[in-house]
Amino acid sequence: MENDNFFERVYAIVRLIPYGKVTSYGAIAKALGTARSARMVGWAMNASHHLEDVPAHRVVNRNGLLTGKLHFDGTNLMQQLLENEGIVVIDNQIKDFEVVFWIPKVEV
DNA sequence: AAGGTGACCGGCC
DNA sequence: TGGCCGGCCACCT
Repeated sequence: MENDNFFERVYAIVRLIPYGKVTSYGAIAKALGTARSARMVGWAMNASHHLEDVPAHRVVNRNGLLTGKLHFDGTNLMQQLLENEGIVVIDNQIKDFEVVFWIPKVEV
């Protein structure tokens, strides 16, 4: 169950997200080679909810909006986690998203 | 086995 | 300017 190839693939990328940085589902999807399946990334996140090594709060949509925030325990838990890392979040949206945006490096 | 779903993305109206 | 639609791929019932 937790050894699924695809999911593990996503987890690996998300776990690589450095502190104080965020990324988008599409970026991860591209890193996986499945750019068109950004939804799968979100799905993997849903399954990764039981994992502690997967900072899903660092993953937002391409808008820099905390779309998945509703999936966290608290109402604004995701935002607090991001702010805790020095990321400024205004109205569920990351400020200077492009600045804190981290692109997953994948060797081709 | 088939159908439905989804924490998205991009385009079109 | 904002909302709606389709596509896409893997997981779940």
